[in-house]
Amino acid sequence: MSAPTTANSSPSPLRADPRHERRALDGSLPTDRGHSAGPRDGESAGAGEDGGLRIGKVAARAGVSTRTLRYYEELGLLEPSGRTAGGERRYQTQDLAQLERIIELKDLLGMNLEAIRELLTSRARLDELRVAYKSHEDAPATTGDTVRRAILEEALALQGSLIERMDSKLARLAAYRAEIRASAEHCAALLQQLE
Amino acid sequence: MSAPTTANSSPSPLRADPRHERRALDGSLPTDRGHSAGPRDGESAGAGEDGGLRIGKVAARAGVSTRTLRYYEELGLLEPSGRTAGGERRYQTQDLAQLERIIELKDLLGMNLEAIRELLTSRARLDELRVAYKSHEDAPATTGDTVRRAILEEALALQGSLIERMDSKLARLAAYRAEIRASAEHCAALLQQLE
DNA sequence: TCAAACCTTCCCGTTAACGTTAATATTTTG
DNA sequence: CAAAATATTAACGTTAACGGGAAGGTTTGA
Repeated sequence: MSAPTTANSSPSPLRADPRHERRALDGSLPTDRGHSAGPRDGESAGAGEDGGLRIGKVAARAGVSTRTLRYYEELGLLEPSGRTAGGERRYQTQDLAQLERIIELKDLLGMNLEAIRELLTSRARLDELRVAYKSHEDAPATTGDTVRRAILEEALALQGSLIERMDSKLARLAAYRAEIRASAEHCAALLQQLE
Repeated sequence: MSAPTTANSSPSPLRADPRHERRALDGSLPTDRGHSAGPRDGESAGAGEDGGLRIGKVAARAGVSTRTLRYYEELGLLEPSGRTAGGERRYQTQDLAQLERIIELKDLLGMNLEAIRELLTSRARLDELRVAYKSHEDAPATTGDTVRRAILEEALALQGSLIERMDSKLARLAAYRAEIRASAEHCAALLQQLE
C-alpha cells in the first residue's frame, strides 16, 4: 500500500547539504529538454529522462489520483518543479518527497490541507533560513552573529512547536494503547485459566 | 437516498443493557455532587440530579456542538442512556465515556465515523462477551469451556487488531518525530557554537 | 507517422461531518 | 406561574477533499 521505493535517506532538513541545490519556490526549471545524445530511456516509460515524472506516474507511485495532485497544487501544497513546453507537469525527486510529507501529515497527524500548507510553508522557511545562514557564515561576526542567531532561533521555535504537537499525540496514542492492552491482557489471563 | 425518518428510538438489539456499571475506563468527570452550603450555583443548571446531563452541558464539556451529539446518535455512535418524559436526552457517565472514546478515535487515529461505529460496536460486543462469559462461569466445564474460550478469543482478536493499528501509527509518528528532532538538534548545536 | 495513451483546463457532482435556521415543545428559574 | 433558557425534530446549507466527465492538446511507442 505504501510506496515500496522508500528511498528514505532523506537528510536532516537543516543539514547543510550542498548536493541539495534547490533555490526558492521559483520553479524556473529550464523547459528546454534538448535531446542530448545520451541514454534515451533509463528504465521506465512514464518518466522523462531528466525532465521528471509525469503526473500519472507520480500519482500511481504515491497511491493517489492525478486529480489529487492537481488539487494539492491548486492549494499551493505541491508544485511540480517544471513543465514541458506543452504544459505538462514534470515532477522531480524533491516533489515526490514533498508529496510523501503531505500524505504523512495527513494520515499521521490528521491535519487538513490548509494546516499542512502552513506547516510546509514553515518548512520551506526553514530551508530558506538554512540558505540565509550559510550566506552569512563568512560575514563579520559583529553583524553576522546577530543574523545567524535570529535565524537559528526561528528555526528552533518552528521545530519545537511541531515536536510538541507530535509529542502530545504520541502520548495520547500511547495511553489509549495501554488501555486497550490492559483489557487484552485481562482476556489473555482468563484464557490462560482455561488451559 | 437516506430516509429522513431516522428511527431515533430504536434500541440497538445487540446492545447490552447499558445500565450496568462500567468499571474500566475512568469516565470520571468532576462529579460535583456536593451541594453544600456555599456558592450554590455550581452547576445547578443543565444537570439533572440523577437523570443525567442535558445535551447542552455534555456538548460544552466535550467541546463539541449539540448538533454533533445528535448526529452521532443518528449514526448509532452514541445513544443517551435515557430521555425525559418530554423527550429530552439525558446523558449519563457511561455516555460521556463513550463520547470521549469517539473523539479520541477521531482525533488520534483519524478514523471516520462509520469506522468508529464499527469499532464501538465491536467494543460493545466485548462487553456482551464479558457478560456472556460471566454467565457461563458456573456452567459445567464440558460446554462452558468451549463457550468461554470462543468468547475470549473473539475479544482478543478484536483488541489485537486495534493494537496493531495503533502500533503502526505510533511507529510512524515516532519516526517522523525523530526526523524533526534531529534537525532541531543540529540547529541547537549551531546556536551553541555562537555562544 | 499516427493512433493510443496521457495530459490540460474547466466545471459540475459527491460524501462526510457537521452548521444553521425554523417552528415548536420542555425545563428551569425568578 | 410566566419568562427565559434550553431542548426537540426537520430541513436545507456549507466546507473540505476530492471524483468524474467534457473538449481538446501533447507525448509516446510501434
